[in-house]
Amino acid sequence: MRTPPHKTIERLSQYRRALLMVHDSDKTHIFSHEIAKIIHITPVQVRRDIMLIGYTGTLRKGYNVKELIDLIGDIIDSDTMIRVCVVGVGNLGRAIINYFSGKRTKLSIVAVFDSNADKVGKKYSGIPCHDIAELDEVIRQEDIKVGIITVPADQAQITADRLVKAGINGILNYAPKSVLVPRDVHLEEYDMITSLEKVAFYVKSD
Amino acid sequence: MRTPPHKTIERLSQYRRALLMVHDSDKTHIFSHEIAKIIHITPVQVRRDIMLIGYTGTLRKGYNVKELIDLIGDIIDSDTMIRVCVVGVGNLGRAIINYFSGKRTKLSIVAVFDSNADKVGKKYSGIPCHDIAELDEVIRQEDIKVGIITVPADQAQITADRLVKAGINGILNYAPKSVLVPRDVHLEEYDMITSLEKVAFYVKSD
DNA sequence: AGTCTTTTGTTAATTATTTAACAATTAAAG
DNA sequence: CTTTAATTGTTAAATAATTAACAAAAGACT
Repeated sequence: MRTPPHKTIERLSQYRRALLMVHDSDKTHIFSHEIAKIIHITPVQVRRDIMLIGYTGTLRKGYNVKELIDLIGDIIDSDTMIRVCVVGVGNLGRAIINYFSGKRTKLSIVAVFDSNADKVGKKYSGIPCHDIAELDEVIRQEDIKVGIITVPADQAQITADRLVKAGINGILNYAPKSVLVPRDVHLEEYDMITSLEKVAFYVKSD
Repeated sequence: MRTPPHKTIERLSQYRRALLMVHDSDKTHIFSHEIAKIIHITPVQVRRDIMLIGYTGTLRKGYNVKELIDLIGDIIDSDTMIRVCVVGVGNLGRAIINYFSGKRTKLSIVAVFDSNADKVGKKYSGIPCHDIAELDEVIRQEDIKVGIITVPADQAQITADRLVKAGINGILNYAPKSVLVPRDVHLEEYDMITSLEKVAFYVKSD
């Protein structure tokens, strides 16, 4: 199968989130229009995405929830566990640590870092906090492949540099400042202010 | 001018963030390829976006930073202040409150809500925390138009319902569960796990 | 058994977004 | 003063993503 378009990858993750929820109820099957409603997209889009990953549902019964969850896992999850660290144990860092813990079987936050001596040595949601000075060492020892940056803006670039130097392959940057990384490191950035400004824009132009 | 495409709106916000930073230094002008590098896009895209909003730079000198900042403001900002509230004063809520305070001239977080009695009555970054029971009343009194949801997943929908009922026009939902709102309420949702799964996906397929 | 309705799967059409191409122009260099 | 290099603005082309259209099948209803 050709690897699906970027947008489809994104939606697969959303589909799974939704499916995991309905799976907790007693529903075994779900229609494309039901998934669509949850994600706020059209049923056609759902069917098209599902077609792209080579799954077929049952006419007039819809898609088997468990099967679809598993297939999405086969596509977007790694075979092996991907080990992740969070740099910066401020409010946002803690929110992420908390939120993720145990949520996915193939992703695991195994270390967090901070420069604040009061935080070093403590555990956050069971994950040990190291001094940022040990970043390189811990990342190698723990075989960490992805780093999440939640430090203040003025430390974003230096943090990214350190992560790259330590051999990380992917970075998710939440600091309100873009960072530069080599082309072989996958970078994802998110700025909350952009989202809020977008909402504000579309609200005002009503 | 026709309103710019969605993606352009998003990038305008990013351009401004970048421009505000270079404006703090002594640079008065900036080239399209300089902006492009910061945002990780191509110079052509930058020029095209700037063309769409009707601004013109100077050949071989680039764009006037201050003028461009102002023009982007004219387009994406509201004429009047847009008043915003945050529902849920957990780690994520506090991260947002902290991060936003005073960052933009036309957006202001004026109230936060929580159900925890220990938090009600306190101030967070100078913003008073109200009991969630007073949500409707405060939103009307304070003329709040946008709500940010940072409550746990199981309270996301009921929070959205309350916000809608109180007359809000836009919602930014950070709870890890989609909510349903009437079509006239602009909804933006963001789930951190989708971003992390995307990074993991592109990391593994290297 | 036959008809109607619903729902999937898929191809084709449409729309949105990005990238390429390049003329025009300005500053710098020689 | 002439040439070269750099940079914008814009139209055209290419690519990506979404939506429409509809045949096929399966269950529901009579």
